[in-house]
Amino acid sequence: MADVAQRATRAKRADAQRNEVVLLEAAAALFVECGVDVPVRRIAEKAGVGTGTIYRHFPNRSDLVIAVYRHQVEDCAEAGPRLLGSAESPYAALVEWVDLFVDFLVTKHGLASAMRNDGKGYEGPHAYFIDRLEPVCGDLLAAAKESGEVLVDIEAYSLMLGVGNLCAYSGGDDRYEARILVGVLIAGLQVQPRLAP
Amino acid sequence: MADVAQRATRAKRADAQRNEVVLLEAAAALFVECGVDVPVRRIAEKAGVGTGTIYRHFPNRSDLVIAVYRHQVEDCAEAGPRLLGSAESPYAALVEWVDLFVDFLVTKHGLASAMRNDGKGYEGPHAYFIDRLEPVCGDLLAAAKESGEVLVDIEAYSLMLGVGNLCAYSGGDDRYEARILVGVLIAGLQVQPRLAP
Amino acid sequence: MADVAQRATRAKRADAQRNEVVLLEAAAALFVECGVDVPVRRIAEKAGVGTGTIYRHFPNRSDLVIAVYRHQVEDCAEAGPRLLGSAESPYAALVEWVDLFVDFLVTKHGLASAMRNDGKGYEGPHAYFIDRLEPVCGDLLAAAKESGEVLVDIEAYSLMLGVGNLCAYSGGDDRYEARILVGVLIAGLQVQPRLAP
Amino acid sequence: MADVAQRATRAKRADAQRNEVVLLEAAAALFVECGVDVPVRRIAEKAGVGTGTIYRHFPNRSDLVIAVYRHQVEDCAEAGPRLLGSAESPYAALVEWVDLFVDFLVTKHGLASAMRNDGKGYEGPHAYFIDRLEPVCGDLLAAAKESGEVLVDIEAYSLMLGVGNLCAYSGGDDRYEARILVGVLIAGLQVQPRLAP
DNA sequence: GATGAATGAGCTTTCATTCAT
DNA sequence: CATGAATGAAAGCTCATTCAT
Repeated sequence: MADVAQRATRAKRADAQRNEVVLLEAAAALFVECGVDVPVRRIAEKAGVGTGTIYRHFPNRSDLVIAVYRHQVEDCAEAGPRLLGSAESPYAALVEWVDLFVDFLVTKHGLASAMRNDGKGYEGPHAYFIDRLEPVCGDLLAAAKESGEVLVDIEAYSLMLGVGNLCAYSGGDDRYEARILVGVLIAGLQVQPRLAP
Repeated sequence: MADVAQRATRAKRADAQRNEVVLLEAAAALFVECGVDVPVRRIAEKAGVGTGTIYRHFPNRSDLVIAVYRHQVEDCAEAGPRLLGSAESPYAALVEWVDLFVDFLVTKHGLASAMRNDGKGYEGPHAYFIDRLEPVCGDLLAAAKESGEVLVDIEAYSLMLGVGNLCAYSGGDDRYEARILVGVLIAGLQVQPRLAP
Repeated sequence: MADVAQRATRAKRADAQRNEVVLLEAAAALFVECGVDVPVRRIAEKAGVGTGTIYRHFPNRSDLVIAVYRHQVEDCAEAGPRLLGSAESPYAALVEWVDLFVDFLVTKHGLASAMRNDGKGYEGPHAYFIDRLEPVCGDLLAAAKESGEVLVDIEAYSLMLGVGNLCAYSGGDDRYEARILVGVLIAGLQVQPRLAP
Repeated sequence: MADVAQRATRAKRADAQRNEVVLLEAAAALFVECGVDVPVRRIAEKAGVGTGTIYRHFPNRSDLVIAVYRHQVEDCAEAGPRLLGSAESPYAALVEWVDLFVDFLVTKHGLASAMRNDGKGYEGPHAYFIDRLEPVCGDLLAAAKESGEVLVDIEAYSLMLGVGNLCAYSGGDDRYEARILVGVLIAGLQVQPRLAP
């Protein structure tokens, strides 16, 4: 009997989880297509569910946004220490990590545009991304500074947001070469900066 | 009587132009303070006019946004050729121009965020900025490449949007060092790029 | 096998009844705490069951509301005849019965607010309370009129609703002295009414 | 020219004021018919305007509710001192005032139901009514106590809410004799109260 | 030409009710 | 039978845009 109950529970959970996945994918797709401000109703339509279902899974709009990107951010965060161990130099590790970071930002789900603080509005996603990834990037950057490969004195926070900004909205614009720009930016870290600008 | 009519017309034109200026200044100020999404009504209030007046001058919200920045863009466009003539090298001219560009983007009126295409939304400002400034930046970049100071093969379009992106939303975030990042990016142009990323 | 089935049925019935009791108690508690408009889901949570279970037992919200108070109303109905037999006069019986009635209305479960017809909405509780209690109160009132203690010509229906109204919403308001007002009202029954108002 | 401008202004104001009146009447009618919880949209429909118009005139639902009753409450408040001067005794003035009060509550616009605090919800109307009318009723009651006509020690607050409660929801129910009940209640003020209840 | 009242589609969010599990 | 996920119709409220004055 306990078994039956458990099976029932499992069945429900499986169904609900499937729905959550469908929802997250629909949201992700629409975030890429229309930006994070896309109405909840459209997400619901795309996912083929009622709006209430979204609010059952995610109490707020912003909770949904966070959830959409959480997994990818997690992967990216875990890659940092691993690369620091395996790459031939700290700077090389940084380059590889940024490359991975850009992969997430550009090719997957338009994460980049969610990294910014929209003025007074969504503190949520921004805060989450930063909290999770800043230490990771900070460790890589510190190591590369210590090894003398990076000459510029810049905060991990700025670097990450910079990369994020460079990748923002690159989806629909074929003439904009986000990846090359990031390459140039990271290359610039090796150059002694001028005093002025 | 024709004279009187003309005088009236002239008077009105003067009045209307004054109104347009007031409006643009109010809008500019609010764009900085609250972002481009600030309600039309608040702009009208700040300008001391009715909302209808705004729509008489600018058929759309986006037309207003364009108009707000048009003047600044013009200044920036005119600076390009001048700097190419006066600076000690093409790359130096490029650096100075970008510095000026960043001045507009960052310190003045939050132009940066208006440079992007918001998905299906505002094509307007984006198109205008690019049309006007891409040739200017392109000339500077070509000269610097020819002089051998710039080793990276990058389009002016990408570079401009890159700088614009780096400066985006830098208003409310004290930890984000837009200007340093731009410096790093421009410095990176001098470095032979790696093949891979 | 029939025996087993019966036992199962019995067991389930016992279970279902237990569930119904739990539900009614949870609902009663929440009605007091938050008013009759408390969401069904919260009642379900408080009772530790699913919302579906509530709808199995009570097809409608209003059916639940009725059920919650049915028992108390029954007690109150049974007290009428008893008091008429035991009190020293019909008016004294009426006073005691109203006192008991107020007990239910005020101190127990906020019954009062369920006694009114909410416009087009809940006919349910209202109808039930009236059907059950009006005859009881009517008998007491008639007896007190006959004994000459009550001089006002008023219907039991009005008197009951009047008392109910005086007790309505008295829960959250410390300055509102429902019981005193009821005392004044019942005292007023003994006074020869003016013609006019 | 100033005259023209003024005339234009006046015209607008006249129009807007007319609309406000239409709105208030529609709201009043619906409050009576369906209670104060009637949706804003339905009020807008009844008034033949868009919902936005309501929010232009009244920033909140509760502001509308207050506005609907403000005028009537004002009339009622002003009647208090006048009656105290003209009636033959303080108690007679109280009776007349309560009669007037009931007129407003019952015959006009279902004010009564707006006098209660709906639990956590609308503090607004309740507070306004009380603030305005409690002193008025308090003066009448105090005078009647002093003249020895009223023997019950009751607060004006309770008395007003009691009368309000007795009149609540009396609209749709022909069997409920609110006015008689109020008469009984006020008569009861003259009777020495029993100790117990 | 200027005004700002009016409009109404659209937003996020809640909740009674249904129904697959 | 119990469950609670799903539903979707409202709800209050905002704001770009129109239009009578």
